[in-house]
Order: sequence, then structure tokens, then C-alpha cells
Amino acid sequence: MSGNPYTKAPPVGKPGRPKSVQEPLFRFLPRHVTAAQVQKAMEGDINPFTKQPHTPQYKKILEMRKMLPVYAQRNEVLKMFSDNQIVIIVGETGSGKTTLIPQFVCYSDLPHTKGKLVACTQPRRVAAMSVAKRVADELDVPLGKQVGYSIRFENMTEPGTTFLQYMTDGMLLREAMNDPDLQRYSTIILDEAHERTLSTDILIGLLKSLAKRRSDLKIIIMSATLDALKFQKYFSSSETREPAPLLRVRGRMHPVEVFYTQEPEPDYVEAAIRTVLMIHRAEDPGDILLFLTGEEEIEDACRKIKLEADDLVNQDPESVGPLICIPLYSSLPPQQQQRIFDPAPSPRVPNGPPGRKIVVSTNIAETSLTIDGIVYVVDPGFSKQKVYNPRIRVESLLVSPISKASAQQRAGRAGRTRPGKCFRLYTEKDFMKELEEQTHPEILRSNLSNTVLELVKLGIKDLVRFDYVDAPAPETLMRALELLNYLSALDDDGNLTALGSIMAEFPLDPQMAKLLIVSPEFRCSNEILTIVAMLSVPNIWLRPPYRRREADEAHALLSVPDGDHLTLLNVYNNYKQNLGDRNWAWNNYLSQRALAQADNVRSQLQRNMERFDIDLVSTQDQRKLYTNVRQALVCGFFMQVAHREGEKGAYLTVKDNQVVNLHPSCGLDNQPEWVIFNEFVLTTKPYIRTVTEVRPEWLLEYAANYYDLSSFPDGETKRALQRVAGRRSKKAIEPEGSSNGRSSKQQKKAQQRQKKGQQKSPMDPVDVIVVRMQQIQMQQQ
DNA sequence: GAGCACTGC
Repeated sequence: MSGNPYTKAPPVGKPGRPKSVQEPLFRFLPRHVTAAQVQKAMEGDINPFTKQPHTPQYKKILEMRKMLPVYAQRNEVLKMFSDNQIVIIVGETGSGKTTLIPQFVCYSDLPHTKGKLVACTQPRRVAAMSVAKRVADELDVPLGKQVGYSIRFENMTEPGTTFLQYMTDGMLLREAMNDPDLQRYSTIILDEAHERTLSTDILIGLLKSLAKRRSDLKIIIMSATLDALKFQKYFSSSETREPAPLLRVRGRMHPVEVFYTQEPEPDYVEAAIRTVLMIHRAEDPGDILLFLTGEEEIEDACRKIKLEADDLVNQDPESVGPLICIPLYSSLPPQQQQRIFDPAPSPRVPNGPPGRKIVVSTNIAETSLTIDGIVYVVDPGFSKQKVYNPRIRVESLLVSPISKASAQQRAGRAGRTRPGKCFRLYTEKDFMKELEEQTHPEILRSNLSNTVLELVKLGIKDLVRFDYVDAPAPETLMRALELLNYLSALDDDGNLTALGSIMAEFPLDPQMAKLLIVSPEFRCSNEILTIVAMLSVPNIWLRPPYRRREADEAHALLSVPDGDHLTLLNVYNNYKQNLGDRNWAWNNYLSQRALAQADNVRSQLQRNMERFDIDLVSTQDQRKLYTNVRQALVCGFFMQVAHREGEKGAYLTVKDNQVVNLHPSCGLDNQPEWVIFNEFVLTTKPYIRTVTEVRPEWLLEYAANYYDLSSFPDGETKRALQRVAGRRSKKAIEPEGSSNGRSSKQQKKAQQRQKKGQQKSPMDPVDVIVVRMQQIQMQQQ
């Protein structure tokens, strides 16, 4: 344990004032506050943080707070906090740890007396918002004053007033990029650490080393039970090797009885439907939650359940009650998601058999959304999970068996309001022997180019030896470094370049950040800004079943034959011309929600661009503009290029040589020889999605390093490029050879560099940008 | 011939 500079801080309370009535925190010694003191402050008539009398509802809420299991353990919590720099707290859902522990920390740490904050991170925005609201109510203060939240697009805090800040883990990571010591905070609480999001994992690593530099910083890691040992070991004392201190808080859950199948089920969807109907026929009243893997599966199952349930009711109206089946997945509009809170249907006739509600959901109901009143859970044991293949640089979603931890979490959903039952559609033996203990943390399943850029910006020099809780595959790190080097974000020694430093400031994938930064050189930064924003939001295209043809026709009217990126630009411009009209979006089968989100992202990115003095420019002539946009796209996405092979519409990705097809949603009116793509998706087949035609000359010109033919793998793609390079060098000798309005002087420079044979000669537009960035940085210093 | 869930000053 390190020294604690606050132990000598004077007790709170002005000496002239006699009684603790005016000063409820009188004699509170920061970080040595006792449970009795906290209890007294909580029960007092004066709010210790506002010095105002408590409102009448305060006492009501206080009674509920006192019922939470964590309250009963306040003694242990406060003592642990006083005695240690780093504490691990584990607790089941319903323990009250997310709301109460940060409050106890505030009563003890007294951050407001030293101009600091207590941060509590959440993996999700909605959680950060709703918990902050809840805690503000509990402490009887307005939300955004003493208690606030900070999430992307919304800062509900008041500098100087807020001392308890809920925030997304991603936000704290962003903050660390500009203040690696996180000086604003006196205590940092990482909640839901067991979810092991990318941001949480990086934060854990940073905090471990920060704890050594800042002995005054306290850290609390909160997690579900199973991971406790791992975190304890990870945070063990470097001197004594003692595991970090652990506190278990009890949950308040009702028992859930778990059933397994005798034999493995060959078709889990069919088995799930059968089980749901069996529960409906035979079990006591209570709602059902069924976990399936995706939208299509869910809609399909809902249809079948409804049909079969109607049959049952018709056959036996005396004993089978009515049933509603509600689908739940993230791409549903929020209004429809709200339906999960509808009550179960009433009996058809007075005193008839009661109705039942069935929610059929993706994993969203496992972590993000809780539905009260669920008594039965049906768990087929699968979910779609992200997997990353560094060899071909492809992230994809695969239906995979869930982990034991996940299965437990799912079962727990049945016991929130009363004792429940969980039907697992696999054998007990499979549960014990086949399921992994934990879901692999995201850092092992993701493309890390973004994360690596963040880490380098955070000042982490040796990425391989960074103290990860779980170290990613070296090949994944290598792939990320390679990409960042080709993008000129890192130099050949892995150091952050001026360009890379700016790129890291944008909440974007490095390719897109690069694209945005070079876009003024192509006189189309307004348009690239739009395209990047549109690529950063979920799918904008709606395609309701039974309306597929109409939707496709509407989309065809908006599409630009030169490429899907330009179609996105066109859709956004039309959306703005129609003033963001909901009906216009709906009539064109577009998601108004996604478009509004893109508009929001666009403004945020625009503010970033202005901060770095990146010009917002356009080209008037539309043909020219479209060409410029396509050229700029090459500067970011030159590694995501495919070349047509043969006549059957097959493409080969450059260098990786993966056979891919244009995704059916692609709007190109022909099959161009060269295309760049935004995404490689592996569903029924390997597809490339959001595709735009490019000229091979642009690849050689704007991505000369990557398209250095001497190091290019042999094949048809290389031969095609060689033919282009041959034509190009002939053309360059002619005096009028300027292809892109670039001066012959610039071209000469480029040729000279190529002659010199520099392995990593930077691309021209970047040259210009890097110099300008350096100037800006010098000005700022 | 077609997408789990999150996130980013």
C-alpha cells in the first residue's frame, strides 16, 4: 500500500461554527470515514452536499436504499476503501453496488472538498445515464449538478460542482489520451469489468500503471463473481505478490431452478419453440424469455410460436390462455423495443386461463436490457459473437456456443421478481464439459488497429509488453501496426507521427480518420465528412419483409452508379434537403434514426476538424467532385481493394487473395475491374459491402508504398497493375501528363522519389498534411 | 441474394 497524502487533510467543517447541524460532514476525515458517520449523514435532515433540507421523497428513497444488500455491508466497504489503494468488489445483480458503492466512496473520499471527482464507468451509455439519474435522486440533488454523467454527445456535468460522474468507459479512455494521469479524479471505479469490453481492458492496464505514479489515486474494480480471482491476481502487489483485496457483496436474487435436456437437440430453434409452448401449456403463470441469435431467427420463431399457440387455444380454450410474442433486438426502433414492458394479455373470458407474454430476444436482454416479471428462461446456448481473423484481417459474426458465465447470466434473468425456472436446451454434461468458463474478452476477438493507435497516443511504447489482462495475439498487433504504418500514422520505428497524433483524436477507425484529414487536398472535405459520418452509423437501409421489392426500388432511385460511398452522400444530402423529415425517410425505406445519428456524428467530426484547422471545402462541378471523392477514398482504404477475376462476378482482394462477391445490396450498375470496399462480411458467403469503383492509376499514385510492385504477391492482380504502371510511366514522360490537376512539379517530385527507390516514401497529399499538422502543433505549444 | 451486443471530448 502506498502513502496517502489526504490523511493529513483537515477535517471538514468551519471551526467557527459550533454544531454539526450546519455541517453534516463535521469531523469527517477524508478516506477515514466510518460507517456510523455515513449513516448519520444519510439520515440527517440537512443534505450534506447542498446544505439544503432534504425533500420529503428523500426519506422514502432512503428506506429503499437501506434494504439493498450493499448497505448492510457498508462497514466492510468503507474499511476496505480506507485501507487500500486498489479494491476488487464482486457482486450479483440486485446487490445495489452500482448505485451505492460510488455514494459510499463519495462520503468517504469527499472529492468536492479537494476539487476532484469520483468517476464510475459503465460499458453502455444508457446505463451511465440512468444510473446517474437514479443516484442523483438518491442523494437528493439535481442531475447534472453534484451528480452527473458524461457520454458521447452529452455532457451532463457542471465543472466545479459535479463530484460524482458516471461515464462510459470509452469516454474515460478518450480523456486519458490528453491527460494520461487523469488528474481530475481522486477515485476511479470501473463497473461491469467482467464484460471485458475493449475500453475496459485498456483502462485496467492503464490504471494499474497509473496507480504506481499516483499514490493518491484510489481504484475500485467491480465485477460479477466468476472473474474475481483473475482481477485479484492481476492487481496483486508487486512487492508482496499478495492478491489484491476482494470484497464480496451479496445479491438479492430469487432461486432459479435449472433444467437440462436428456439428449443434445439437433435443431435448437425447433426445440426452443417446443419448450416455450410446453411452458405455456403446463407451467404456472409468468412471462417467458427466449434467447435466440439474430433478427431473422427471432422474427421467424415469433411467427411460428403465434401460429402454434393459436392452434392450442382453439383446441383447448378451457385450459390454454392467450399469448403474445414480442421480438427484441437492437435494430428495432425504440418504440417497438418498449413493447417488452407491455403487460401479459388478460384472460379471454373472466376467470379463464391467464395470458402470457413471451419475449424472444438476442443477447441484448442478457446485458443491456432487463425485463421485470420474467419467470421462465429458455436458453438454447448460442449467440452471435464477433471473431477476428488477423490473417485475412476480417471481423465476422459467428453463431457460437455461449460461455458458462453467459448461461448463468441468462438463468438469472428468471429470478428477478420471484423464484423462476431456466430450461437449457443442452445436456448437463455439455454444460460442464463443453462450455468455456468465460466469453473471450473483446480484445482477443477484434481488429485492434484503432486500439493500437490509442495506446500509442497514450504513450505506450512497447505494445507487446503492455500489461494486458489478456494479451492479444501477436499477429493481431502486427496487423494493426502494419496498417497504421501504411497509413503514415506510425513511422517505421513505430513512433506516432504528427498525422497519427491527429488521427487518434478522431472517434473513427484509422482509415476513416486518415481519409478525413487528407480530404481537403482533394477539394471534397465536406463530402468526405458526410460519407465518414454515414459509414459510422448502423445500417440506414430498411427492408421490411413483404416490402422488399418496394424497398429495393426506392433504394435504386437514390443510388449513384459510380459507387455506394457516393450513394451514401446522395442519401444524406436528400435527407437534409427534406429537412430530416420522418415521412420522407420512411417513404424511401430509410432509417430516420440512423440518419439523425449520422447527422449528429457529422457535427461532432466537423467540430474536431475545425479544432485542427482542417478546411471544409467542396468542388462545384459534380463530375469532378465525384472523381475527387473516389480518389480521396483511396488514401484511406487502399488496403481494402478488390480486383475482378474472370467473368462470373468474383473478385479477389489485393494481397490477401480472398475470393469475394459484391454484396447484393451493392448499387453499382456494372462490375468494375477495380473497387474499394468498406467492409468484408462473412455471412452465407464472403461479401464485400459498400463498394466504389476506382482507377488502378490512383492506387499506384496515392498508395505507392502499399502498391510497390516489387514486393507484391504474384498473380493476375499484380500483372494488371504492372500493365497500368507501364502505361503510366510512358504517359508521365509527356509534358501534359498531369492526371489530377497536380502540377508537373509535384509529379516530378513523386517520380524522383520513386526513382530513389525509397521503400516508404510518403504519399503526396500526406506530405502536405503532415507539414501543416506540425505547424499547427507548434503553434498550439 | 442479406446484420449479436456495445462504444468514441
